This record gives sequence, structure tokens and C-alpha cells, in this order.
Amino acid sequence: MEAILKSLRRGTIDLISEEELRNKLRRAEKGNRPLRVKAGFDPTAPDLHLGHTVLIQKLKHFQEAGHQVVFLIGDFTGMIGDPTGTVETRKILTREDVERNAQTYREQIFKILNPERTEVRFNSEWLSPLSIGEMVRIAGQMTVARMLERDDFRRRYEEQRPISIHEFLYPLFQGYDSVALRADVELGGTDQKFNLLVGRDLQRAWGQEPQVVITTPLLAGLDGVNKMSKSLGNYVGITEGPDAIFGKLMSISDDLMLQYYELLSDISVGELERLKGGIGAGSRHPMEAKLALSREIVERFHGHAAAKNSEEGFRRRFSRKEFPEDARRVPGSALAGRTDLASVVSAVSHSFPSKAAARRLIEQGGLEINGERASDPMGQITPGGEIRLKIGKKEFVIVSFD
RNA sequence: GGAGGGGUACCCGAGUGGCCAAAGGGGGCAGACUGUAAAUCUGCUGGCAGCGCCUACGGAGGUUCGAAUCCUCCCCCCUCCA
Repeated sequence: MEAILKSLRRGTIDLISEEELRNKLRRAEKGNRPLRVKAGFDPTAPDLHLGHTVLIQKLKHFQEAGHQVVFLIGDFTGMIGDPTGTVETRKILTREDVERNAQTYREQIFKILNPERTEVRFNSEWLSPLSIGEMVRIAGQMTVARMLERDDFRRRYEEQRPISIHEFLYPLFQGYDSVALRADVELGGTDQKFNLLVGRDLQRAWGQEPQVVITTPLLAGLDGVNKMSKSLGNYVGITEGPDAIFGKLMSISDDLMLQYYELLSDISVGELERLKGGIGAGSRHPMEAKLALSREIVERFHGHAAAKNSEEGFRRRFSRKEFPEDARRVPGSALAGRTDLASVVSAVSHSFPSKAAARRLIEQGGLEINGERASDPMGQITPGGEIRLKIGKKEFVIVSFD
């Protein structure tokens, strides 16, 4: 019991309340009735990244303790859009869109979760049929003052930025989801705290025992500053290839690495402490730790062999600075007869597509040809055989003539 | 219904007739350093057949030798009063 509790609390921010959770766990065990653990997801964004998996890892911890996970897709609330303060013009998704996205979710989350103990639901199931009268009843559970306690609403109100009435409905509906699902526990990011608490209020109003609320931190993105998000480009997508994931994880700072260990890794709490201590004392090399983390995460999504392979590739490429044999190959014909370096690079590179950009790169010493730095944009290549280009830090291309 | 404020490059944001391909910051890219990093320092950061041309300051017209800057119409965002 205590061990389970400890694993459930790992890396979490809020637990409201521990007392209630204990009671629920105890009763679940006694009555052999697993807890219903709910977490909601956006119907429009089926591309999960590691940030999402913090929550999914936590769901997994519950599953490991024998409980039932309800993976809720907010297809109805998605039409409103959670009011994050930014402009949101939500396009209405068709039934097919939602179903397709749900399918993608299934493929992705079941790399972590156990399908046997996971129920995928849509909140349009109970929200669509709601009558106006029932809606009024739900809305009647909340006051404007209380709504304005929510950070982003308060800020916008104080700054005299507009808040639409329908945005108030989002937390209410999310809360009502908990009523409809008879949730025992709801998990969410810290930004969801208010919404999760609304669920408790509504459950009380509907005569249910309030759900326990657990929040997880928002995972920082690769930059270590902003939260991980696709739009900021600082993310690691779980459908990305093994080498991409490995490389991205290896580029994070040491501080961030420890956060990732806490929130993403399966290593035990004890091992985590030893790791932190070892790095602090200098007895563990941060890079070794980072390699191990990268291996673990890649293995989770792509399997053991892929992880080994990515690591080996990484070491060759960066530690030993070898030219990767699996570099992208481009036929000499792609150059269209141009032989000056700026034109060659712009023709062949994804990162430096314009000639001006290629020229800048070359002038700054970012181009190597067959291992030699070439810094004159007007320099020429001699067509024939294979020419190995290292373009910037990350791009490797072999141009082959026949 | 009335009054006012505003839309500038990836983002924020200065610029109110020429010196503006557009300050400054962020981000990004590259180099040095290193552990692959982070931090730090340096440089770059519209395009093209290379000091010349093209495209660009919400959209369309106009005034002018010349407009991001002035005028007209339109679109969009915000605030206040009713």
C-alpha cells in the first residue's frame, strides 16, 4: 500500500487529497473493485509527444496497481477549446476525423498502457444529448467569482481582455465528464488543476463521492525553458524515428535530463536518488546517464534493437565524428550541372534550401567536403564518384555520380 | 448605435515621407569551447544569375521624383460609452 502510494506520487505536483486516495485504494482492494482513473485528451492533436507521456506514465502506474484507466477523448469539449488565453479558432471535426484521431491515439498510447485495463471514451457520448435544462443545472453549480479565480481568466479579466461566455463552459463540461464516468481519480497537467477541481464540485452536486485530483508538471521542452509543444518545435514526438528521438534527447541539458528521468523514466525512485547523487559527486558521468535515458526512451517506442542501433550510430557520428554510412544519398543529377558550393548545398540540403543561406553557412565554416572544411562559397566540386558533404551540424549527404 | 486604439519580418516590438531589407530583444543557424550538450563568447539571420535587381511593413487603389510612414475604400483585432 505505501509502496503503491509512493509510486503514484512520484513526480506529481498536487494530490488532493492523499487521505481520500488512501481510502479509495483501501476500499478498492477490499471490494476487489478497481478505481476508475480518468484523463482527458484533445481530439484534434493525436500526435503525442513526451510531454503527454508524463501523464500516460502516471496512468500506467495506476494500471500496474490494478486499476482501470479511462482515456477520455474530448470530442465535444474540443469544439469549445480550452481557453488558454490565446486565440482559438477551432475547426469543427467530423465524426470521421475524431474516429481517425482516436485510432491514432490507441496506436500510440498502447505502447505504454495496457489495453486490457484501458477504456477509450468520447465525451460527446453524454454531452451531445444534454438538454438545455440540464445544461442550466450544470452552469448553476458555478459562480462567476469562482470562475475568475482561475489564473488565466483572472489575468485576462484584469487586463481587460475579452472572455467569451462559452469559455466558462469548458471547465464545467470537463467536470461533468467526471460525473458521467463516475471517476474516482482524475489526472491532468498542473494547468488543469482548476478544471479537475470543478469535477469534484459537480460530483458532489450529483451525489457522488468527489474524485481525487492528481496533477503532473508540464514537461519542459528540449530548450529547457518552455513547456514541450509541437508549435514551439521543442518536442520529441513518440512516433519519430529512433535516431531522431535519440539525438534529440542527447541534446538536452544535464538539469533537464534529471527532470526527464524523474518524469519519464521507469527507473525506481531509489535509483533516481542514486543517480542524482552520483552526478553531483562526480562518480557518474552525465553523458553516460544521458545515453542510458535516451536508450530507455527509444526502447519504449521502438524496441531494444533499435535503441542499440541508435546509440551506436550516435557514438559514431558525434563521439568519433565518423561520417554516417546511412547518410542520405542524392544523385549527382540533382545538381543540374552546378558545381559551385553554394549552389550544390542549396540543391541538396533540407536545412539550407536557399542559396543565400547556403552561402552564409559556408562562409561561417559549416561545410565539410570529404572531411575537409570548405569555406569558399564559390569553390567548385569536381563531379565524379561519391562526394560526402557534412552540412552544418546535423546534415550528412552523399552525392553520387555514376 | 456612438467614441477611440491597433494590425510591421518566425515571435515580441521600434519606426510616422527619403539615410529602411526596416532599431532592439527573443528564437533560429554557424564557429570557438565541451561530454553530444548546457552556460559563455563571436558571427550570421528576405530572395536571386555576386554592391545590381526582385519581393516585403493587414488588402486594394491613390498622392509624390520618392511611402511602412500621407489620402481613399475594404478586411480583421481590441477597448470604452450606450
